[in-house]
Amino acid sequence: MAKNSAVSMAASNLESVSSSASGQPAPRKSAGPRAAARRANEKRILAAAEEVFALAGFTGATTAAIARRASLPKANVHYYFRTKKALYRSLLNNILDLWLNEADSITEDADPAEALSAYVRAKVAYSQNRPFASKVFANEVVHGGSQIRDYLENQLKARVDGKVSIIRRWIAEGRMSPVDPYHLFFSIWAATQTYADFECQAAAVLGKDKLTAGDYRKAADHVEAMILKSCGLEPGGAAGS
Amino acid sequence: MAKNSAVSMAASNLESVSSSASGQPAPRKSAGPRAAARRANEKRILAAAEEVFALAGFTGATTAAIARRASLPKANVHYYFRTKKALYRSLLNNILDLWLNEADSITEDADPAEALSAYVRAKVAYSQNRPFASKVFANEVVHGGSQIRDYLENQLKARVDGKVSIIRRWIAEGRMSPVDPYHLFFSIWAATQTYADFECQAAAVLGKDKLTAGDYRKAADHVEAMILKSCGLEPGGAAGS
DNA sequence: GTCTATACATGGATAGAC
DNA sequence: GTCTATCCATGTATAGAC
Repeated sequence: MAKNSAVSMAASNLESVSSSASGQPAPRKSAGPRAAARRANEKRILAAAEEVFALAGFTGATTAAIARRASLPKANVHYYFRTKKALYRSLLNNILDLWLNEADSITEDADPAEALSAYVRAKVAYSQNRPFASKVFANEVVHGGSQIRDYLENQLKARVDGKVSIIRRWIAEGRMSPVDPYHLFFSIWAATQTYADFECQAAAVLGKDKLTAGDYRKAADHVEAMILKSCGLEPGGAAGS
Repeated sequence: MAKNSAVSMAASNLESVSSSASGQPAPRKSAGPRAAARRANEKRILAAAEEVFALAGFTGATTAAIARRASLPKANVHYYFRTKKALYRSLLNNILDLWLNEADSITEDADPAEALSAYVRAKVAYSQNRPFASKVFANEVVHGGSQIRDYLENQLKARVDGKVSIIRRWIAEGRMSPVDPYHLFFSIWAATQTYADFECQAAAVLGKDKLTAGDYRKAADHVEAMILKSCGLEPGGAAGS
């Protein structure tokens, strides 16, 4: 099936990030009523795609379903994003940008407890507010991440390595217990994202249809406490043993 | 609109769980050389399917790919499992059985630290030894779990509720710190399964192709320590505050 | 029971009218 | 830029010879 899959086109970094991330008609620069309409339509399609890809995965999602969800004829979707894969990759790029900036609270001179607490809470909030984005990312990674290999190995690794250095310094300075910083991140990601990616399982076990705002509050409290304790930190911001 | 997209196929509950869970030819009972060959072939197909479904998801997996991986002609796969969905559901049933029995170490009279430690280690070992099974399950849940709703809401919930009662008692008896038992399980599942489901992300961040035995050892140590600390427990088995 | 050839449906992508 | 009609590849499932 895969033929020359995906990874191949990893190189072609399309126009970096934001704006009109896909098509080829590429109008002048970015202003004007036409460009505005284009951006609006792209946004609509991307929002629809986020939901459909999250629910059905890449192959399970159909352009027809995405078009329907965006209230557009199927051909329009192909007009703005020439192929299904191009649309998928645009969507992934948007999602990865969100991912990268979530750990901003972890800085050299921050208080460890406050920084980790803020990070955990931001991640839980993300699971609550952008469950579809989280699921698209999860789906991609579970299936081997061929479309985001470059991102994982370079941008994400670099970002995480930076945060790991900070945590190592905190440990060296005795501001928190010695824990493996990489695995600490793996645990934070897993424990927080599970409320988006595995929501239906958590909800079923709790005997409800879907998680409530109260559940997310409890989730944030629980994960925060777990992470802080595992680092020998107290919620207030003081360092323990 | 949204005719009966993917999600709809939840209703058809097939034969409950165990044995040869699929075909319709259904020979006599279970003995004889024919039956043995049948079981062997079914096993081969299921093993191949586990890998293919894990890598590509339900819709992304093709019967041709499964047949190829099992070194059988495509028609044989359909002979043993009439439809792709029947094969998928058989596979899921096998996987769910594994899932249910993993928490066996958590019993009324066990030592909390030892019981939780054993559970965490069993889960990490499962991620290491059966990554494809874990991914198939993860994929199903991420996509809404329509094929396993009944399992999640009944069997799994009942099993977890039982374990939750035990943990509540441990807390009441002062044998561990007060934590929300449900969220404790969510964290354990997430933090351990991430080493199978999100392996490629962890590997990329660690700068390698795939996780090594040493990584899994570190992972188990890390998650064990985190869970025990979050419950106010010491690795040895003694209870802390 | 095994396998080759094939029927039939779905879905990605495009042509070409508006 | 928008949309309808259509092309064509892929993939599930089966018929029917061995």
